[in-house]
Amino acid sequence: MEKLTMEKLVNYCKQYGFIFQGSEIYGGLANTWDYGPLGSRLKNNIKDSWRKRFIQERPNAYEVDSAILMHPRVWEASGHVSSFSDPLIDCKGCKMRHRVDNLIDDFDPEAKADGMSQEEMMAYIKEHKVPCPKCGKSDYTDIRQFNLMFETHRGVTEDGKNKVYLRPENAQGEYTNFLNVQRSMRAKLPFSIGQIGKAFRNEITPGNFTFRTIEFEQMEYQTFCKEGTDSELYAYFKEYAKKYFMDLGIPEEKLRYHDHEKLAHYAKEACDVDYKFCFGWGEINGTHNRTNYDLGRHQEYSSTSQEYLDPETNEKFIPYIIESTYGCDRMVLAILDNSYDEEVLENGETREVMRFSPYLAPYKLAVLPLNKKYHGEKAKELFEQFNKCFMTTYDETASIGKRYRRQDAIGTPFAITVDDETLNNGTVTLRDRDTMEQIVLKVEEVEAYVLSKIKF
RNA sequence: GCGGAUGUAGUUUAAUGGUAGAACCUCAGCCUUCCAAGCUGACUACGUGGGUUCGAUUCCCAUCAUCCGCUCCA
Repeated sequence: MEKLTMEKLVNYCKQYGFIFQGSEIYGGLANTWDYGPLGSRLKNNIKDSWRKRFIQERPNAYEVDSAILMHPRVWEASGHVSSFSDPLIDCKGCKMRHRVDNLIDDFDPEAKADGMSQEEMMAYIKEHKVPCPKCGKSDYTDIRQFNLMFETHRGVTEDGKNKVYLRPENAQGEYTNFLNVQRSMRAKLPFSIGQIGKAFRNEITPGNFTFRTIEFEQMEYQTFCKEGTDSELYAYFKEYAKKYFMDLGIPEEKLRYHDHEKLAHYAKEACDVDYKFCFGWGEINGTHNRTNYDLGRHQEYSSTSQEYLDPETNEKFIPYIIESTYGCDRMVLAILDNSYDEEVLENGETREVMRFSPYLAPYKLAVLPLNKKYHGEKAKELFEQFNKCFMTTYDETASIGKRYRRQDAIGTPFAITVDDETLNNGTVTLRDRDTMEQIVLKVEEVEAYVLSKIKF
């Protein structure tokens, strides 16, 4: 196959109903994308796989679904209000935009711009005539704060008092419910709280289709543990992330670890798993050792104890947290990227094939009447029957070969053809997308056959 | 946000200062029936808003969006 390009993938997604441009009929809204019928199925299957691996199969794991809007103090405690905003400045000479703190630090690493207020930074720049790295002039606009959190207002008046933020990460919803979950589930350390949900970041930078968007869905997993067991758990989740991706059909050579050199304000250890997209390596999972920073801060800001009482030692302490976050939209993109295939046939024609693992495929089975006039009625009957077990689709237009190709293109792993044999002795021909083999099965065997192939 | 490029059906494209032609796709009918057959039809487009002009898809401006590069990425 020719190298996959992003343009090709975007077109593919649009053509077959996986992903559309957001607000398309109004000319689009930058960096928003809508999932179509097949994209929603794929995304939900990915979420289900995560739920199965992380909530269902793991011991002491609980899912929550917390509110997107949280008390504004949450974001002060988390550090997002102060550190999630960038002070920006523009060079009047060359129009280059800079982060003021970086500008000062690059000029003099001893200056410690991190500790400066906005006024101090501006004064420093004027005093030392810090030059623009691009054009060398020192003529800047005023500093403007750019906060990556989306703001909105509750109540009728739009004043500062009523300001609330759309959450920039889900984690705080898990942290603030730590004791609620612990108590109601009678949980003992170590235990985990997972959540699937949307987060919002007011990013300026456009990015590679759905890879970087202003609204995105995260699948987060927070494991609460005792200090001292944290590094072992961190290593475990780092490894587990890669295994999970491989279970979904991503080959190991398209995955790599990327340890963070610059750590976030809360992290002791941090590592990404990157997937090799057609545009280059990109993060699809991040595992962080967040220590007891978050719960400690919430205890401080809320004046509510966040301590855990160890029933064996009667010790009270604030637990450590190991976070392993999966970008749901990025995983969808990675799966699409990884699954896209074009096959050149003997006659020179190409067959577009989406090689989803059967578990992830939007449709598991297609029911195709060989001739709609003679076999359509029976085929529709079987379609309704199988649709009760798993996502099934039905197609009666055009030739049988063309219908196979259509199913290939959307990644349906199995298709059964209803023909005279079905009417006479109850057998159907089942065709496999990947091997292109055809096997004859009795109608009553089809369900078990497909179910055995779509296990995860 | 800066610089560059682009914008005609779902996709690929043609032509034009007098409102657009095709192929593939899709749908319907006929015929056929196990890997994109054929025939006959049908549907669908000048990103948006201004300006110039008798008239703009075409020229100009703005805007929106996409792509590439820069910057950014707690």
